[in-house]
Amino acid sequence: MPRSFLVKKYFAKQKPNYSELECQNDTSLDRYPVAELSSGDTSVATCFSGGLVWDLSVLPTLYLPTQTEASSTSGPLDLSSPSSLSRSLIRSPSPEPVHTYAPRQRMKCTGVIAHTSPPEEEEERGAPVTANRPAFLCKHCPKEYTSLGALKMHIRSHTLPCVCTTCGKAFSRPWLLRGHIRTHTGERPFSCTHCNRAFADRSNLRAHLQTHAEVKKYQCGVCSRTFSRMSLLQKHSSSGCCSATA
DNA sequence: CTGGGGAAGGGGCCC
DNA sequence: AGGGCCCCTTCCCCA
Repeated sequence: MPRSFLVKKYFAKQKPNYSELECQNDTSLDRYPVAELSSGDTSVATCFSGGLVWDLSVLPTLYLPTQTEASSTSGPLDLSSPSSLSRSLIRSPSPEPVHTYAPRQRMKCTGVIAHTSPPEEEEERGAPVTANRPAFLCKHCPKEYTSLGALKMHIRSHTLPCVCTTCGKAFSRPWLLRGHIRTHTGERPFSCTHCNRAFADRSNLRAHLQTHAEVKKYQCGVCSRTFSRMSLLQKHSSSGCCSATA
């Protein structure tokens, strides 16, 4: 579903501008210099994600530096270096990067009441958030947040206040609902410049663009085969060629 | 079985 | 503080 259907001023942000995917041709595909990585790290399945190197060997568990990473963790972040890129994948400031790769849970329950606790209580409970920050706990799931806003955002995933008037399906956020509505209207504002195929979701377009790339951004570290999606690489890694990994 | 598309969820950042 | 938007990721289904 289009999470970015409200296309507006992406150019005003400093984030990666994926609107280029829609207005440029091959340039967007040049962002994934997988070949540079192909033979470097043969012990793990690695892949690029928009300039980041993903080490699939750690996906199911904890993030641990690979050999090449461990040897360079003290230096400044060099975006041209695969090992540094790999480090850069830890984009979350969370002290528990394990959550970065935890399978997402689709929570489908209702009637949740937000529950927060003062810092003192968290310390008594040994809350793993941080020593100096309060934890805002969701009463109906084990999640906890360091800000009330984040908790409220999360609570919406329980209450699902945004309801589709067409089919009655409920969503946590308005833009999720709007994206869902597109499944009813058939609107597809994101077009592929290579094949004119259109998508309702920018992320899906982005994934689609990978299918046009000669060298896809998710690469097996063992056989150097590349995949358009991480899920495909994971399948590949877990069943077949890369049995030695992950 | 594999690759790809559709749909959806969530956290983070910015306004 | 809340909403909007972005990106990433995952699951499901189909060719």
